[in-house]
Amino acid sequence: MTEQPAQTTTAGDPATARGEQTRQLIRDTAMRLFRERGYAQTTMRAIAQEAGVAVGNAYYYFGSKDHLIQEFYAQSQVAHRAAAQPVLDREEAFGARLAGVLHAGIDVLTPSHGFAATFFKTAAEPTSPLSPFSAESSGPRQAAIELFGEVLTGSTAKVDAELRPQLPELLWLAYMGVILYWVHDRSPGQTKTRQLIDGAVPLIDRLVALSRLRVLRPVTRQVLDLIRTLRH
Amino acid sequence: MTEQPAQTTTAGDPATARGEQTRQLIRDTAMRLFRERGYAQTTMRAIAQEAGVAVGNAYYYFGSKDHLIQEFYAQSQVAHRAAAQPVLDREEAFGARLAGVLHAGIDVLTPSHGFAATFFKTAAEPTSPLSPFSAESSGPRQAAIELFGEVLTGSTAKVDAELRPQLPELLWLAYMGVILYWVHDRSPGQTKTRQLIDGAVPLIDRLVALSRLRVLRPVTRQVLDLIRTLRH
DNA sequence: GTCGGTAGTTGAACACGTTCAAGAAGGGCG
DNA sequence: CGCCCTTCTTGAACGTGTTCAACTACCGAC
Repeated sequence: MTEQPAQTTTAGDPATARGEQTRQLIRDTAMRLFRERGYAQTTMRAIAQEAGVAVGNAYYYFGSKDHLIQEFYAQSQVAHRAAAQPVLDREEAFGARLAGVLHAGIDVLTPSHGFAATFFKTAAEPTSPLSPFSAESSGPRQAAIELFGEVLTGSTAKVDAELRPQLPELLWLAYMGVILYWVHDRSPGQTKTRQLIDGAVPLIDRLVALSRLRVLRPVTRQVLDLIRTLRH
Repeated sequence: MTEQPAQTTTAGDPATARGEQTRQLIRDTAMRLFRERGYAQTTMRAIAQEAGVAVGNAYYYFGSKDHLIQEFYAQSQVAHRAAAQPVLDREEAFGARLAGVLHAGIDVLTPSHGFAATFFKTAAEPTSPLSPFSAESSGPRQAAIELFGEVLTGSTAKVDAELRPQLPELLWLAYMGVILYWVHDRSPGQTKTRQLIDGAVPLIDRLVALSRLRVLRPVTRQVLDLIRTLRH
């Protein structure tokens, strides 16, 4: 329906499209209010009022309140990528790179803990376009998976040839698991999530290394076959 | 606030409490409409009308529309337990018992695939009392964990002594993972979920067996320490 | 410069979940 | 029977997300 008209404009830079200012204004206002009041407590009327536009105008740019969440995803993904860059430049060991990138992801999300939690409620619904597994999210998801590809590419780790192509997506999946834990993490400063990362990374590291052993080849293959079967 | 008054009644059988009939009527009507129309498409007004009561009356027994979901959980858990009984009576091998119980769980849920999916949206929200990790759900959760305890107790499997006390909860967690996959499973008849179970159970079986090996002791301990740390 | 069409904007209106003050029904006790 | 207290029931009213017919602002074409 009527969504993201800037992108359906015939040619031309979307940034200079007429409504682009309004679009950004509404988005930024929404993000601010989400942070200040939380998601549920922020009404569409409040967003519109604070942005100085009519309610219907917000719906011209964003199909629903939930669609504003996707905007949050996109922003977070970009911020994660940026925050991960120093780690990718600095570290060479697979474990250090992975831990760094995972920590960077949580770093970026930390200011939003509390209200981001409610987001993942919507994200968990399979029918929702906001699901990280959905087609609509494939853009940010691919970007995220690629980030974990870089974790691997730039590292000194030697990975089983069969495992390698699957690994970035598996690492992304592990990252989703970390986020799921983080969302439920009530420990002050989400310390437990940090412990989870620091505890799980060495295990993943060891597991990846073990995958090359001849003795474990059958298991590795069995796991990979299962994963291949389960992918859509 | 005003919830489940039958349980706050001073002594006496809740089943004979005055409003218990109405309570069940509303619950059953809601479940039927959920099945017929889906969760979002079923309005509280429709539930009330079909049950022949006022809207407010439904709220007297169930604090919110979401609370009706918890009713669905409870029913499903009981049905799962019943469906698992034959397997527990018949099978002795750990793998067969685990696979049977997991399949039984999906069997019970299958008729509700589609609308049950939207339920888990709410379940994923950490702040929601409907979260499988929440205190409010601890009853059904404990029952479910105990079911996996029986999978273990009645089996011939030899399990590492340190792992054993943690294992039922871990198996329950794996079951949650299966359900998460099932919810997103769009394959006809959710065949893929069945494949997931049949593929993952042998791996879990092997893993549990390996946990006793002296060589892997450090890893086992490392994993268990991490899990213990992460639990609340 | 005016005309026409698209992009952008408006706010009242709708359906929904939820609340609550008011009342009805039941039952124990004098 | 009359009284009181708890349990149960009612439906109008509120705030919310969302829709949509109407309107305005802009821009290229002639």
